[in-house]
Amino acid sequence: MDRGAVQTASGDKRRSDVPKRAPIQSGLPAYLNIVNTISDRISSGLYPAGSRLPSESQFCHEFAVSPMTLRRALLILADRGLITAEKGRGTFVRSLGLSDSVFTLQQLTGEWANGTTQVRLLSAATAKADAQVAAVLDIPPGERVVYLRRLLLKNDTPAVYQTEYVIFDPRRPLVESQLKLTSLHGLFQSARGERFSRGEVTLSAISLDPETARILDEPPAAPALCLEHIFRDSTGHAVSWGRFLLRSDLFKLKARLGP
Amino acid sequence: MDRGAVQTASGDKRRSDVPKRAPIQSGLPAYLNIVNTISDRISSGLYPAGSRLPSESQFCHEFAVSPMTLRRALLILADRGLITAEKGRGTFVRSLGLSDSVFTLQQLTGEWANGTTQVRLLSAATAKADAQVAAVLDIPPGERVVYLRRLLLKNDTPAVYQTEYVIFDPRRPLVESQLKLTSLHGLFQSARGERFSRGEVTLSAISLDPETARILDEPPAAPALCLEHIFRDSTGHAVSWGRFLLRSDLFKLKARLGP
DNA sequence: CAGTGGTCTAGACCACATG
DNA sequence: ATGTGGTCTAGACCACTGC
Repeated sequence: MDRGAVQTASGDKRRSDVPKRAPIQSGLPAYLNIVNTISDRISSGLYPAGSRLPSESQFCHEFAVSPMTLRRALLILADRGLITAEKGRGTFVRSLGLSDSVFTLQQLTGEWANGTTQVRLLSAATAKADAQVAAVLDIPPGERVVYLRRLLLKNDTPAVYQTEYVIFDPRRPLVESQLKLTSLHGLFQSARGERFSRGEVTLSAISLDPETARILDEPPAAPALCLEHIFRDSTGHAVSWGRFLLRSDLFKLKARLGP
Repeated sequence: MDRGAVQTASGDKRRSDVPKRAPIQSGLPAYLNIVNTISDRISSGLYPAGSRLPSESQFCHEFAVSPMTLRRALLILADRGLITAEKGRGTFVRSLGLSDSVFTLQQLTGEWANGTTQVRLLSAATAKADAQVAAVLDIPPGERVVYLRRLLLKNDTPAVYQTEYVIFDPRRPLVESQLKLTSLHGLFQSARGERFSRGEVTLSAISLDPETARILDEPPAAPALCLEHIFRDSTGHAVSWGRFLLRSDLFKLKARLGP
């Protein structure tokens, strides 16, 4: 390409005499086309697992793009776990394993955040933190906390039982906004009055205690997914601690492996 | 910067008269420094949730990098869910919610893939596929399949019970390599003889049946995490179907929210 | 040493949103 | 019309690997 002409600093708009970029398939950006093409070649077996990909400069020639664009595509593929790049050696096709599974809670809210769900506040009261709550929230035992219990229903079927302890802060009326939460979206998406910036979430399997089983309309000791969460404010202090108990027959987390 | 001089096509190496890039803090690449800086500003509240970030050109000035480098940093932050970019409007700080949690199985193998774990093959036999197996693997009922049962122990404590049905293909001696799997790493990382390229994984909570409970040394009907998997070859045909039952007291999935 | 990936530049054009 | 993010170029230097 002989277009190494000096480009004057002022806006030199005469580009019509310069060949435009290669036509983009189906309107997608070039880097996405490259991602799809290489991805297809991997899944079709053209680039077998463990093999070395053509070098970046080879790809640049083939796709007629600049190194940065090609590199962007490779970074995306690496991010998806399909390839790994090793400095000085080359880029290789990864063979996927179980441990590459990635589970998201988006799916849950995706299926559940429609109109047929409702949130029922079972109780809301202030209480004094017992030893366990105090330890998790990092406050002195006996400090006042707000104890919330909610039940989420889908088509009038109990599906999720939530309990939560929120630090009581008179300066910040968290409670009021918390109590008004009657939509599932609010609970999951940007709950906590969008004040927290950090958090930890733990997923495990538990056995329902008799009372919870009754509330969820399940047999005693039925299995359930337990989603325990701690939210923290910008200073790192815990703001709330609680857990969602998800009926095991209604909630599954799904992940896909590969291209 | 007055270095708009024509760069001749031949390798013009005289760059010593040109100011080198700004010194990189702590040896990190520039884009990572930018990621960390902006991330810190978000978590410190300097850029509050929902607010608009400075424009890209402003950031370019502040960090003294080219647009591509700045953009790379923003893409990473967007990928982490901390910000969202809206074309023509600006880039905004996202407020995180529960549904942004991402769980990975890497943690599991990370903690478990050390020397003190062992894999014990309980049984391996060919059998005829019953209706359910045939349906999942998409083969005619009665077709021969390999039925595997494995027990994973950690410090001599039963931790995981796996059952798996593998399509019997005499042309491809999958079974032999399968049977030799005695390391946890092999089971999770690139198992399946690194032949499959696709798969689906489902995570749910179940209650252990009496026999499995006995094998796992748990009380009957104890809760457990169930990891069901289907692996497919490059043509999309199912190759194996099975599930891992993880003792609930030993396995939890953890996710972090925020910077 | 040559080849590879990792990073970066200093611009450019485009599509889009807003006033 | 202006400013924004989205994409792209045609090179460059560096660190690393392997022969």
